[in-house]
Amino acid sequence: MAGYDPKAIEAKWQQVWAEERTWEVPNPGQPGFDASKPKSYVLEMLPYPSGEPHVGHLKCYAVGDAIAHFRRRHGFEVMHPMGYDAFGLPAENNAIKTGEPPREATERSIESFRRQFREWGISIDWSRELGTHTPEYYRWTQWIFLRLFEEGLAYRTEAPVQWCPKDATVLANEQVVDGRCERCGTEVVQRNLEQWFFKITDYAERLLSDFDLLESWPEHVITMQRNWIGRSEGAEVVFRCEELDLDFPVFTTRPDTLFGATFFVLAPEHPELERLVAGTPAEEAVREYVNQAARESVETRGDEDRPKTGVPLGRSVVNPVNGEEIPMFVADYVLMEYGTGAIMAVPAHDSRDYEFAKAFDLPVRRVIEGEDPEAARDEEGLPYPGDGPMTGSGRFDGKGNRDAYAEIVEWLAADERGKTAVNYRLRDWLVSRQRYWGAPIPVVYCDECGEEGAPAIVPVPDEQLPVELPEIDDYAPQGRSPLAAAEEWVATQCPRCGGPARRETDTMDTFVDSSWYFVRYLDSRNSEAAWDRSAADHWLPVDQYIGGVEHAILHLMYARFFTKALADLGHLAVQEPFANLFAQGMITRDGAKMSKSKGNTVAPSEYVERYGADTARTYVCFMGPPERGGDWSDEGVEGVNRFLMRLWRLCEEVEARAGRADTSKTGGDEARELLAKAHWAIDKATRDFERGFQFNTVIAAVMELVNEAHRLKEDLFGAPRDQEALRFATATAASLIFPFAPHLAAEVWERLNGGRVWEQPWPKADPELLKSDTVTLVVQVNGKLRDRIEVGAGASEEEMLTTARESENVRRHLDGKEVVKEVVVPGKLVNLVVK
RNA sequence: GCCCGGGUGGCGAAACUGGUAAAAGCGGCGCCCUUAAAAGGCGCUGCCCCUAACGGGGCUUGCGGGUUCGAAUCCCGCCCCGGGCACCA
Repeated sequence: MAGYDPKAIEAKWQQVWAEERTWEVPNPGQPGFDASKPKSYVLEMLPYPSGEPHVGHLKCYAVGDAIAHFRRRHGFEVMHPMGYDAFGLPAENNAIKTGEPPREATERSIESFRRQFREWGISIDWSRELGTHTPEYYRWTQWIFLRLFEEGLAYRTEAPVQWCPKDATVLANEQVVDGRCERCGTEVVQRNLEQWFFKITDYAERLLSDFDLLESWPEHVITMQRNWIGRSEGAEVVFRCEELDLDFPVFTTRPDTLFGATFFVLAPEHPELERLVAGTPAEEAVREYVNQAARESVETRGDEDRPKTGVPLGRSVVNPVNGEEIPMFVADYVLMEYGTGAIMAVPAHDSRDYEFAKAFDLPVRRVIEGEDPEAARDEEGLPYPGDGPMTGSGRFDGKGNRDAYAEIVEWLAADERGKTAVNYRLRDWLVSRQRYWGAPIPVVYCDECGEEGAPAIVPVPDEQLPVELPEIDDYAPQGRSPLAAAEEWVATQCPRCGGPARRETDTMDTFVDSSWYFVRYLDSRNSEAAWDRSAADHWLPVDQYIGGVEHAILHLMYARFFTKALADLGHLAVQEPFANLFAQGMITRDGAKMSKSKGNTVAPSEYVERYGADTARTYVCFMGPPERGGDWSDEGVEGVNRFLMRLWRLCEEVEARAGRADTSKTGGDEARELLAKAHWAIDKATRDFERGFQFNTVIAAVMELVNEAHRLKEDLFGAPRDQEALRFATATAASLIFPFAPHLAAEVWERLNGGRVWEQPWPKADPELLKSDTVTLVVQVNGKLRDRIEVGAGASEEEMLTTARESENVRRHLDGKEVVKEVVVPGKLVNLVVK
């Protein structure tokens, strides 16, 4: 016998799949398209190609591939494509360091990913492969940008942005972690710059409400997104600075406390600050404070325990509810990013305002009484955030604050001093990057077409796309985009007037590239359009999306936003891109997250080389429930490898002894026993697969089947009918393990049954064989286990009770006591309650 | 502080709607095969106690209560670990 040789088996089947293009599927209207077949779009998040794939990739694609195979064998036409999220910082940082063009390093990495995906035997439709860094792809990323621009969903504005001094680039708030650059760890500073934004906030409400359209997403991912959007209801109220004729709207969730406002605070980044203090005695102090606040990291500013600081502006605004003038301050506890960047301060009912009032000796005015009217009228118990009757609030006195809430807003709205408002924590998506390795933003700046010295923003016409990324020599960002150095490229013609114009030198955030790739797969060779509607309409939405939970917020939210915007523009028919989401857990090594700096990374190629892809894939699916993380263990890999070898050996033995049975023998009970085990395994594997992809127990069931076959095999080689049972059990084990170990399974199936296992329908359990003649009767006394007795499966309650009472051990525990209650669970259990 | 997960043998885990806690795997121990090793096979393996043995008893799912004939599972309170967010007006 040959022994299990994964190298040979895996090469053989990979070649078959490549030559026959087994996993390619046609679009509607293409040859071979079968409209009667239900479709299923199974998609794993596309990899970012940097270096080599790691075990996280292996897990993601092993899990996705198992699902794809399972669906195919249930009669679905499965779309299962692959691509590369190829723009991004690491390749560019590498270029800055080594001078190697990002394209070359990226292509090299893609080659490695591609080769390994093939070596893992992942069932991919390679005809649809894409890379987001190719002009054929980013041409359409630019096309989408222009559509958003036309709709006013892409806009340019000066904004205070987080600036990473090391990368010399702007960071989205989402990319700042603890006041530091998410990627390089440098402390972030504030800067004002012209930036491109996508207006995702226009979609805040729909991003919330359309959770209802999803079939199945993990609840905790939905919750995280909901918190991220951060919807809160309240009112917008206008405070007016009469001296300067300026209106300051504020957002408040507590309009009921308006009469308690005793001062007014602006964020240090507030755009009107300059005007408010210019030429006044406060100017110097305010400027100094603002500069200091800007220097301070978000981290220190965020520390709640530190004392409140601020500077009076020497100006005042009018409280619209009572006409009172209240003083203005600048203070860093007010954030420009939330609400309007200005607040009315109600020290009596907000702890932060209270602390500030104490520090600056400002009046504190109670306008809501506490539950205890005695203690609650004076300053005791302040700040008081709770409910109670209104006081010191004019016509609203005596009313419950909750009732007054709406009335006050209505009253203000009547003469346009305020209105109900909804505020979101979600901010617009900053998409421009002062970086080389990304898709160029397809606009030019033309002075001729502009007015008042400001150049016009002129979109590049569709027929001139793509705006190709030029070759450059120096990738380092020196305060401006590296693209600015490509002067010949920057200098262009205005598409509108034909005069001289300059190209935009910023590129797009890579999250833009990955916000629509799942649509491009459906028509990735189309050079006339981003996609054909019939293809998109047929395949979308993605039926099963698989990826790491670390993308729970950003990527998933951006892709949802793109889908909605493109649907509104008439380019897509669906509102949600991903009907079902599976968030897989992270693989750790020695309990810690793998990272190159810790030196605890695990390269899949090493294990594929030593044990074969089937072992590596099956192991990552067997480690534990895939949605949870797991700790990589070399011993565990060997255990799985032993199991696959046992299956292989079983196959070889069945083959070798086939036909050598004594035909005069009729066979014994073991055949039925093994068949029952096989059908049990089919049933268990199928149910666990469907119940949230519990692959660990699916594989455990197949292990049990293989063990049982080995245990019974010597008794089964004798008679032809028994041999048939053994063959069936072995082939069934192969069939069930196929989604995880496709090469071995294909080989075993072919040897035992002929043909191709992936063309077989998923096996069905025979209900007759799932039944058992006897059941184990569990006998308890006072809920404690006292005996187990085999009884006939159809035993009546009477019979169960009689049998239970006959047990010697049970009698011992009943001795001298009175049975006060008998609990009988048919076919399972008897509990005798005694006193 | 808030939000989301999680806590079960030596380890990662299993237990479908409340009904035998610990399936399958790893590790460990013992044995068989072998000149030997590897591979393979067989058996044992939660903790404590009684028994020469057969057998039997007690305890055990982070901790403390509760509901129930019966709780890993349901309810209340608490502790610990991981992840996310945080002066959000």
